[in-house]
Amino acid sequence: MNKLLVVCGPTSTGKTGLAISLAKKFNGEIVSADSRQVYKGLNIGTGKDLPKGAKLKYLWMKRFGYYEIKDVKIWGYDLADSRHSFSVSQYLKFAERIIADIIKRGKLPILVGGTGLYIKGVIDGISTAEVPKSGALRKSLEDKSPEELFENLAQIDSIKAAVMNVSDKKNPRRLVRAIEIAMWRVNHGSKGSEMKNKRIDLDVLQIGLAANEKYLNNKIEQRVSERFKEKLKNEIANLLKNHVDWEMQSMSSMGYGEWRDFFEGRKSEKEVIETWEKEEKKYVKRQITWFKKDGRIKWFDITNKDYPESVEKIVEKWHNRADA
RNA sequence: GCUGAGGUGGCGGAGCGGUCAAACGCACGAGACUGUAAAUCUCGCGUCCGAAAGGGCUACUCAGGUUCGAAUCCUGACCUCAGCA
Repeated sequence: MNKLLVVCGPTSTGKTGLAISLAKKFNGEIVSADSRQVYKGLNIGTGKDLPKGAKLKYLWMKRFGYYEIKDVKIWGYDLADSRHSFSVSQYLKFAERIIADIIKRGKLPILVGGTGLYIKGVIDGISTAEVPKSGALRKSLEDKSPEELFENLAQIDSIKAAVMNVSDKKNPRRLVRAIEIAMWRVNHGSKGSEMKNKRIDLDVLQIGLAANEKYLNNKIEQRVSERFKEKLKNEIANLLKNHVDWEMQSMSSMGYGEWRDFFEGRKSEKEVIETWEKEEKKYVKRQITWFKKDGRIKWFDITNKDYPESVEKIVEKWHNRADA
C-alpha cells in the first residue's frame, strides 16, 4: 500500500523543520496542511519560512506549484488569492491530486501542518465536502438568530438537528452549513443521500510534536517578535494596497487581523503585539484539544533532545515495512 | 495646602438602598468541531458542602454609623487623579 507520512501538532513545535529532514532521508516531498499558508502574499505572519527570492515552480500541473526549501519540494503554499475565500473542500481537491502525483513519481508524501480538519479530511475524507456553498442561501440566512436557524434546520432535516451538540446548535456558521447541506439533499433526491466518503487508501503514519505549555509560550513570544522585525507590518500594508480588505477571510489570520486597530489608529504597536501573542497562545490550546482526540497520532516531546532520532527510527520501521 | 472627581473581582468597567457573588468586555480554565477551522461556537470562572437542585461563609479601600436591609446613604481615615495655589 502507498504510504503517507503526517507531521502534525500545535504551532511553533518545528513541524516544518522536522519534515524537511525527514524528506531528505526518506526521499519525500512536503505537502503543507495549513489553512493560512494557502494564501498568496501572506508570508511572514503565516510562517512560510521561504528562502530569499524563492519562487513558485510548477511541474506538469499548471494549477499547483511548489517551493523549494533546502532542496526539498514543498506544496500547498499560495493556492489562493488573498482576496478570495478558501475552504477545506478546495484543499482536499488539491491534496488528493498532489499526493497521488508525488506517489506516482516514486516519492514519499509528507503532510505537514497544524490545521487539524485539513489533515483529518485527507486521511478520513469528508463526505459532505462536495456539496457546494450557496451564496444566496447564506445571504438570506445571515441575520437569523441561532434559534431561528436551528428551527429552520429542524424542519428540513430533523435527524441532523437532533444529532447536533449543544455548542453547534448555537453556532450560526455550523447551522447555516447544515441547512445548506440539507437543502442540497432535498434538491438532489436519492443522489444526495448517497454521498461517498472519498478517502484515499493509504498506509498512514501520524507523528505529533508536542511540548509543555511554558516552552511553547516562550517560543511564541520569540516568534512574534521575529515576525514583527521582519516587517510584517509592511507586508500587511502591501496587502491593503492590493485591495485585500480587513473583512476578508485571509485577514482573519493571526498576526494580520490584529493590526487593523493599529492601522486605524486605535492601538499602539505594542498593544497589537500583545494581543497577537495571546491569540497565538490560545490557538495552541485549541489545536491541542483537537489533536489529542486522535488516538492514531504518535507523540514526541520536542524538548527531549534526541526526539528527531526517535522519530526517524519509527518512520524508518514503518517505511520499510512491506505492507500491512 | 485648597478645590473638584474617585477608590468595585486577575484587569477594564457597570451598578448608586432590597431582585448583587455583583451586567458587559478582557484574561484564565475546560470543551465542541466534517466547505470560513489561525475560523466559529459552548460551558465554567470569590470560597466551602453537594452528582444536582440548592445551601453556607467571606466580599465592592479601611473604621464607624443610619436603616428591617448598604457596593449603593452619612462621618472619619488612608490612597489616587484633575484643577488651583
